[in-house]
Amino acid sequence: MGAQTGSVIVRALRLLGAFSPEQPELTLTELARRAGLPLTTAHRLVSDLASWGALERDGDGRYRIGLRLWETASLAPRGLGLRELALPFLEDLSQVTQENVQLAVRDALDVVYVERIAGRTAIPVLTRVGGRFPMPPTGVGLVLLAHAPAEVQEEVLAAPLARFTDRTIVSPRLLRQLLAEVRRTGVAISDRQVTIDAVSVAAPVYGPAGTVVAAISVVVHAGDVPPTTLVPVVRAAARGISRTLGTPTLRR
Amino acid sequence: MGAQTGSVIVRALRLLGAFSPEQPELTLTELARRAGLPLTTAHRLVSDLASWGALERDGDGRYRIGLRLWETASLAPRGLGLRELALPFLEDLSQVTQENVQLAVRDALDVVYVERIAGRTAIPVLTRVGGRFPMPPTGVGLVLLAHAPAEVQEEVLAAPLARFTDRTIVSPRLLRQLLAEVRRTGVAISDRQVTIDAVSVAAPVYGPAGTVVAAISVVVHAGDVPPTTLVPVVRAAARGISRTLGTPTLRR
DNA sequence: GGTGCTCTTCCGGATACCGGAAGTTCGGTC
DNA sequence: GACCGAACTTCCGGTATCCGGAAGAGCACC
Repeated sequence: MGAQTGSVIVRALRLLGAFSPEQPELTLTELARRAGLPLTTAHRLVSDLASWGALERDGDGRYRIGLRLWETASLAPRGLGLRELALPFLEDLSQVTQENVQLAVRDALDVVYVERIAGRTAIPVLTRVGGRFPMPPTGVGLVLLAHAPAEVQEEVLAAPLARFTDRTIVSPRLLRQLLAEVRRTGVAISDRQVTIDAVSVAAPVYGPAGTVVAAISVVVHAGDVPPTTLVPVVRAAARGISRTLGTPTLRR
Repeated sequence: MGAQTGSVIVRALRLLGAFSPEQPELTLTELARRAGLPLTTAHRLVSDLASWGALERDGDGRYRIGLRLWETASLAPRGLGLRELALPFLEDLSQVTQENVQLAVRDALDVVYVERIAGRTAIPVLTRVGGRFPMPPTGVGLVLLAHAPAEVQEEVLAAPLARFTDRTIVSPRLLRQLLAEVRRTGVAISDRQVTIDAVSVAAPVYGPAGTVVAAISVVVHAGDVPPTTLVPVVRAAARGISRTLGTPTLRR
């Protein structure tokens, strides 16, 4: 009944996973339904989670993610840790371009946005810090996919590619070519593939092991400036972050 | 043996709590020791946590907080949620003053910093996003303590007050007076109580229920400007955030 | 090839987890 | 103000599943 019962821990984590940006506060009943658990079971697990501070209880009895969990999770090297190191470079990039700047990492088959700085005059974008998005159509996603393990690439290429605009690349063959070009040139340009008015220019960030661990991008209004003019500054910022992370080949 | 056992979930959460800013990556053995669990037990629980993405495994076998947990925790209303709403006001404050700006909430008997913007010319401060600090000596802490439930205040006043500088208030009687003044004036000024060269000016942020849910502060070098000149701008920013949160008395 | 360390697998035993049933609280309705 | 339904909380016997010692695998260093 409900969902296949995992171990207690997995069940508890499913409860945490029941929260979403649209519904950051849930009642016990909603929580139980979303996690596919009997109400009584959910009640017991939720009590445990709340006693530690992973969940908090609102005045009107609803539950929400607790500060303690946020605090602990802020130690994630690929989350806040990465953000802290990259922030100065991102801010410089934001100052120089006056556009939206983004920092993202790959998790499974998605892009996860770690930081986003909204430019003064910049166009609104769909992304949210902590949010997910498919890799293929985004600038940062192209960079991350191009440098992902072969099996990840194959899995993405095997599935149907979601279409967002009439310029979204949906042909696996074209995407494969594009990825090869991204590897060759060291930058990715997504031209109106997500929304019809946005172009993004992205570059890879390297970690201490010399592998690509993140990507940054600048998102501009289509037609404002030739995207290629942004390549040097994006690349420079990415190199700066890589150096701060301790990339071996950049050290000196 | 080790620590009092507790339920499985609490044990698993203790494993997450074993990470610290100084040690964001731990081996299985370190994790087990810190959480006070037998190695075998830790091994099993950690596997469950990792399978969901709450923990990730490094190349060399160490564990760290996983991106999935960070992503989920970013839904905490008192964490990233609050930060997102407050950020524009904090940035304005930072632009105007060119000093360090901080946003914090109370958790149990501590201040937890939710955001910190470093000013261009500002002095370095001890705080870190996601970090904890005792309430009494800090500006934000004074605000939060002054508006905390009576039992929280009593608990803080009953314990010995930690001394940081020779201006740190360690007398419960003086602190009590100061808290009353904070409630009366609506702002708190911590004058060289944390470090000998820093003064902070703080104001309360109100939530939808009309209670104090957070505090913001500006930290300046002692002697640079009279702290009182900063009061209006800090208060204005705090009111702006309160309004965005939907404080009833400010609505219009 | 011995020694010490960390990590992983195995498995019998009992503990603490499970979840239906019943009780409580709360708010809305006639 | 009594009734009703929904959401939450407590209770408790049966047993699934969690526990953790023991043993073994992998690795680095002497």
